[in-house]
Amino acid sequence: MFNITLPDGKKIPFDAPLPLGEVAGKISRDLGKKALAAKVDGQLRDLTSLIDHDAAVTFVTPDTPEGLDIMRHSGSHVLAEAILTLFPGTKFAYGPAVEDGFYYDVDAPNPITAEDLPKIEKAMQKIIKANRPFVRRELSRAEAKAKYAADEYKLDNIERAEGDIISFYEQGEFSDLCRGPHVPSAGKIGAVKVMSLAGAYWHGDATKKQLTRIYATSFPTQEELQAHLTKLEEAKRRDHRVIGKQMDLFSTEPDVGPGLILWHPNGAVIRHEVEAFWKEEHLKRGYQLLYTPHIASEEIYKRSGHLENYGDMMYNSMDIDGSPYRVKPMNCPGHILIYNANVHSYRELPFRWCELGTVYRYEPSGTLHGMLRVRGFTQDDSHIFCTPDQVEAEINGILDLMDHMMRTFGYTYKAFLATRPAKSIGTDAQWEMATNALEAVLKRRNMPYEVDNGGGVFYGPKIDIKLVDALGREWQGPTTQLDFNLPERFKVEYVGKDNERHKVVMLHRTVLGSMERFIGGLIEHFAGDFPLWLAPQQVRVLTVTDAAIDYGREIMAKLRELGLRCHLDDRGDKIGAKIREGELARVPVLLVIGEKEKEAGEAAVRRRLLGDLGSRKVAELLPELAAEIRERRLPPKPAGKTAEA
RNA sequence: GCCAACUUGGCUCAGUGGUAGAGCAGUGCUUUCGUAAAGCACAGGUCCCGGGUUCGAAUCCCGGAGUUGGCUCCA
Repeated sequence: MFNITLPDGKKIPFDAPLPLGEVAGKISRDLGKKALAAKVDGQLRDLTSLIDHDAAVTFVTPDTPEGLDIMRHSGSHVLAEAILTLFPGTKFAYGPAVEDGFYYDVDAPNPITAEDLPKIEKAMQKIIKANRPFVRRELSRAEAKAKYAADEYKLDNIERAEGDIISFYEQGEFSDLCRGPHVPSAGKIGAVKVMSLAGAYWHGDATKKQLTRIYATSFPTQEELQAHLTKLEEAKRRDHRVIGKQMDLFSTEPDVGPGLILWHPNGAVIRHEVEAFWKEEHLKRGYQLLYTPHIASEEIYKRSGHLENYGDMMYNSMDIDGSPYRVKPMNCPGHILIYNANVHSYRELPFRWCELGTVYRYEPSGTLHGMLRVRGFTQDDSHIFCTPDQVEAEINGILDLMDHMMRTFGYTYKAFLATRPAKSIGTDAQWEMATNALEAVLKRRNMPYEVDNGGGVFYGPKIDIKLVDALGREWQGPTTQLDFNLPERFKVEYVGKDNERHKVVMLHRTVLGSMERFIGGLIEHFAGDFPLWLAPQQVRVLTVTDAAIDYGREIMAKLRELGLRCHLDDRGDKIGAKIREGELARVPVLLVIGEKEKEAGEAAVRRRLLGDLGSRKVAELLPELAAEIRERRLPPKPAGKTAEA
């Protein structure tokens, strides 16, 4: 007889030993919800292990992140068993739970193809339905090695396992090396879906054998699984490559080269508006604009250390009058040389210098992705040169600017403070000063942040911002880094009060990242339904009959007067067809005009996401639209349900 | 870069060895219509590129390019 004490003090009595299923069943009944595993002294354990404990425990249920992980990891064992039934002789390398699901890396004697996935899913469902218990078995290291002498992956896993006892989990015939814990039985896994397959290397090492990775996911209920699949569909619908084609925003052309973006007029005008906003905000905040050349002598990259450390990312050198030149992979050296063109006093600092600087980097072909990962891109780069006691104020200013711009685009965000990595340059005092300055600003602003220990760059700590878009997805966003390296290498100095030369503190930062990646992300964030100020075509005037064409031209003239991007659709099509085309083109404002409106000096307003809003006096409507653009207001309705979350 | 799949008209796609198709878009004509597709006609293709097998290749084989999904990578 033993007791399990629940956190509320309630005791559940058991007669040990009991079959696991009964333990789980009893706990679940007493708890009123499904128990998957238990936490004893903060350690995750199988429910079976409780049999040896008379302790206060908390139960892990599938509505917690831990519970989901345990459920999904157990799912990977079921996936493995299903694969083994269908493909005897398959070896299993590694099968963890990951965000949104789980996978198993397998080495199958015959290739598994996409057509096999539904079969695997069916087999999994059968195993789950059979609801056999997961049973933990323990072997000594030597016994384990003997058992798996013919399986190089298991041997490797045993080699890597800690301690002398190696645990296995069995469900029926199938047994797999595993640390656990697991759900009590396969029936607790819920609704499963086999998603996809892909190649992956054993331990991510490209010199090792390529394995087949099968992705699957599971949710406690069919409804939750369905909601997840719906969200994936929604993400697919928003894919910037698809919308980019629909709206004729950009393209890549094989004859130009992979990863090189051609901005079509509709995409270019969005970029123009974003850049204009960016410049306006920078100039307001005391930044100054720079321009630097797209090629430079190799000397500058030798000096910066980039050629040595990141030469693989740079394009080959070209010979100009006998000297090697390179295409610019980053903007910093140019900005530093502008600084060093003169001797500067502490009285002049800080300098806030910025450039929409286009750079080219050799990204491996397999990593290119639409506008989000490209080989030529324009960074919204800035370098701030300041004294140590100006650092906090400058960081604060950067965060102000970042916050304002992200709000304007309707993003929420999370902050991460990345501290000193194992391999780094600079003194302890430098790192302490810099890290403290970053942290102090985050605290002063009451900005919630997480510490990414050791996540800084070798030359200094940084604050990374992750954007959360309308679908709740996270994107790499603004970043602010301190740099101890380049000021040393380039002797970037100012003359202090003491008439001595001191090294400047140099801050690198971007707010948008690159125009390509940011606008690619914006397309998905808004699902193509841009705010009025960004929409390629802002207003389309649709005539019901030819009798309204003259009136349409009058409205067009007034719209142009206000600087709106507009178009008159005066073709002989029916009004329904014109509206359909306007909606498909995602034009935010459609003005329908016929004889009625012409008489009254009105226009029937139809707004994207809101529909038909009825007739308005043109004289009132147009200034309102102009104001909406001037204030850079977000779309009338959030682009996604979770936008406010 | 690695593994796999894919590449047919501007777009989305059908076509598995017998000489290329649909819908949408485009052009012309007709229609003048009230909130998501009017009708008719016309035009449009080196079937990604190169090589091979075959009497014959969009289709089969080899090589290359590009794209996609992953892996690795993203200062």
